[in-house]
Amino acid sequence: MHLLRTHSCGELRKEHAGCEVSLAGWVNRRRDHGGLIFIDLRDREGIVQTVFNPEISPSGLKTAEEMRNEYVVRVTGEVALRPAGTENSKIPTGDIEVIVKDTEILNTSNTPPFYINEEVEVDENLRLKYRYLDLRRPRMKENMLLRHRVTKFMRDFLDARGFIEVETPILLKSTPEGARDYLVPSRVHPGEFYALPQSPQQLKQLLMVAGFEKYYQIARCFRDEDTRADRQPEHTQLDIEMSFVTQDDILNLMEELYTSLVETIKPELHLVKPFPLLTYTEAIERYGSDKPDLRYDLEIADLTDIAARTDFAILRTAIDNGGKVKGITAPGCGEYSRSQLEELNKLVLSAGAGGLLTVSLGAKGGGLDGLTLNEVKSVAAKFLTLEQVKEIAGRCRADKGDLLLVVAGEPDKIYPALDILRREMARRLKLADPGVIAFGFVVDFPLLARNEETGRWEPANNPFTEPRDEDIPLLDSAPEKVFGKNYDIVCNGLELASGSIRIHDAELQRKIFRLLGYNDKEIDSLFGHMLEAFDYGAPPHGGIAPGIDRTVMLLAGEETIREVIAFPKTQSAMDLTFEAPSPVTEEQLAELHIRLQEEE
RNA sequence: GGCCCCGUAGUGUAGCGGUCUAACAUGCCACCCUGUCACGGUGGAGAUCGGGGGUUCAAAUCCCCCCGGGGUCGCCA
Repeated sequence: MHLLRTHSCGELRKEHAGCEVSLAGWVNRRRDHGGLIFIDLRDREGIVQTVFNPEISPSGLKTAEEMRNEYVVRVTGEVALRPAGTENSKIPTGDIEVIVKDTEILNTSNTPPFYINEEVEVDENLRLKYRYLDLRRPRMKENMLLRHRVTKFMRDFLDARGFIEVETPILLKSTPEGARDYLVPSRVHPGEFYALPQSPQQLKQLLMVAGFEKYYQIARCFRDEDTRADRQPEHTQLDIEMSFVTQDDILNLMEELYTSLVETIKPELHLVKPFPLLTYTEAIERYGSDKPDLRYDLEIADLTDIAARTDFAILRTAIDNGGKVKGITAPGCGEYSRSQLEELNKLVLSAGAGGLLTVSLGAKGGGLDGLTLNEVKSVAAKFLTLEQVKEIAGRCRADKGDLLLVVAGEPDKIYPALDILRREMARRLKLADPGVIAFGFVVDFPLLARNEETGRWEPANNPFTEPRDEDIPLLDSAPEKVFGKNYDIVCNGLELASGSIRIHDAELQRKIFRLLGYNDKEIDSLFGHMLEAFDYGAPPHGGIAPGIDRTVMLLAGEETIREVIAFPKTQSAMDLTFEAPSPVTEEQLAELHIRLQEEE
């Protein structure tokens, strides 16, 4: 099978000493001592030192003189223990070397545009243009191997529990979902388009109607929206759907999956078990976010009642207008400078809140009891009694030397600001331990949200989510009070997975669609296939879909999912290796019945 | 679309009004070198400082516009 090689470079160890081997790989580095040349030969499994000695092979040395970095070469020789004192403990193959008897350059290489054999930050554009070289670098290679192990683990895990993998179409139908669709024009049907799936949501539900009971798929999902560090035009999710399950069944399955995944693949990461479970309302009230980073506390304290008793007009006005007063503690930041405080204020303003009230609790030491009003630095200071300051500090679990960050106003405005403050302070104070991976469940989301612009109800998660049984009567009277049977997995401040128990009753589903503003004709043309399917014995079912890219990113300790995707796109949705997207020929357009419009 | 950050030899950085004829490291090329492993030594090539305009006696450096990239808000059911 392997005509060019008998072993991989990285697998050779002491036990191979004396073996005659053939290796093939890339020149990682050449060390030319004149009469003696060392070539570090690299393949996917690792690096091994090969030695070219004129006393063994004069022609081999001559060939080695021609070799340069990234040349592809084959060597044949004998594995030998390195001379005493020349072992290299830094590499796994460092006890041995290969004494080359015969060699051959299989292919030359241009000098790479960036270092492949060193870990240096390189401009990402350049890396993406030459992604095939970037992927040779150890970090990227490890990320791709990790990704493989993760998906392999997931497949094995689900297979062992009776799930079957089913492939679903990439060319399908545009339906009014949350995101913009990627459209593919039809040649056969002039003027009609396929849409790439934003997720296999409807398909997996139809597979439940089909009776597969437990389905999964490593599924590619497409959304034509702006990218982020954790968002790409196409991403991969572990798409899961099960029949005859409750929310707890799915959450338990996920906890087991992620716990065993981390313990098997990244045992060095500290995992918090069991996963904490928060309701959506709790998550917002405690962390200001429905995807809180649970690696640190910095919880939000409600100060509304205390603030209402003060003489500080700004806070009292906010409360009189139906607002709340909330704060978090920045530990040890009591001596922040005016400009540092102003930076935080700008963050709060950018988040849409009215402004930030800071209360500095002096210098460290002495405890709250020793605090004097003189030490308290705040524009609110003269409106507060010492007792009130202490009460506020106590509520925020703050100590002397800390900084209180207080925001007042409508909940919609202040929670995003508190969320930003919380994450910013955690970043500054390095509160998020990179050795910790903190999962959590968030449950009981509102089913619907009012779109401010259109005034229409929109699904907070997706239109197929089943309302909580007890809330169904509210659908007619008070839709905003209806909670859904949906749940997220959060991890280190990311939304890692989202799922729900689905509606399996055609009438209830039709009711939801009507509530979302569709008339019956629209419902039938857009979702008729789903409603009809539900009338043929749809089992109760539910599912979830964890993001694979985000999972691997977290396990790899990377900051963006681009680092764990082989060929990712830039922020402007381009593939720099292929320079896609690109224009097509007039003939191609004509075949698709498409005429381009001049941009103004 | 808004806000913020970045753009200097192949790569990574320094320089932030004049001493810049742009520095350093590495890579590259040539020569020397038989135990290195980020080998070492000597020499050399390599940048109109993202593009355009302006201010100034003088611009990599200050200002404006544009381009490219990234982060974030909007957006992402």
